[in-house]
Amino acid sequence: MPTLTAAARRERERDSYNAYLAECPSHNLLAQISSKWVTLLLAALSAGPLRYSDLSRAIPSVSQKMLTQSLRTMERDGLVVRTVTAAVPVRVDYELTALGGSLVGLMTQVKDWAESHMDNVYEARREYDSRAAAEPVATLNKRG
Amino acid sequence: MPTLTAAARRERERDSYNAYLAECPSHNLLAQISSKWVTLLLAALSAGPLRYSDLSRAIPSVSQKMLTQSLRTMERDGLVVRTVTAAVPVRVDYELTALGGSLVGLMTQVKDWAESHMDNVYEARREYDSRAAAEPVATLNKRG
DNA sequence: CAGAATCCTCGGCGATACTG
DNA sequence: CAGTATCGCCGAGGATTCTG
Repeated sequence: MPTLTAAARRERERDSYNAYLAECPSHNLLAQISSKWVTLLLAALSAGPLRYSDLSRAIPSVSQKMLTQSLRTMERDGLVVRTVTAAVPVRVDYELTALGGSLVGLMTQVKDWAESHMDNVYEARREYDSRAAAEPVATLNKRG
Repeated sequence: MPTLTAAARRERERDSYNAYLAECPSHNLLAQISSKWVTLLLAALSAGPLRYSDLSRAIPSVSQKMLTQSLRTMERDGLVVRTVTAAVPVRVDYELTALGGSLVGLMTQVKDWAESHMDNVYEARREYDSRAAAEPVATLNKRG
């Protein structure tokens, strides 16, 4: 028996690593903004302010729960502003802040990258899949 | 009762929307690359090729399962190449492809954005939280 | 209209054990 | 060393219902 099992070592190392992650703001924030709904909402709002129901209609696949939840965190992070107009039916508008606007620009770049490299990815996948299908069971036994 | 309940409408609209999402390559790919482990692996491999055990040590928090799983999808998507050297203990190296390299560049930009805007986000959060704490229970009853 | 609250499901992910 | 296979937890998120 070694001084430390692999699992034990990983466990101990993870402790310090988690501490690092908790401290690491960029990684934290990155996880937030890479959320599916945040991405879609950012895109939807890039054209201009929208009401709650507008957003719901613009992104039909989102549930009320996730719509509200996502908008709340985005508001909390200063990506959108929420404006309540006290009318007979209450009216709430959501609008990108300058901060949100700058993020949209970046997300657009990522989107562009994805679009311009989709062919490569799909080609790679087809190739990978066909190779995997043609391969015998015991891969490691093959000699090149 | 209207011709369609809100839920029913959403359900129908989601059908067409899901079809759109399934067709939408960039969104699909975006979800992939925004994975926590993919991000970390991309960063780890940006410095150069690494072995499986190297990666495991570089990212202690990742389990074998997720490490293997993430590397497989990245390989399938053409982001990394997997090189098996048939030695006495088998040796496997992972290396970024040109495609993976270009993605690293973009992720770095996102990371930079996150870092340079963390102050704004944190400030927004503090403000939001303090406002929320100071707020009375029935928000909507307040008259401006 | 714009949510809040509740219940429940599904799958991502970690832990563990085994293999060539 | 570099995985594969299996089990089980937990939390993200959908469906539903209620409110100001």
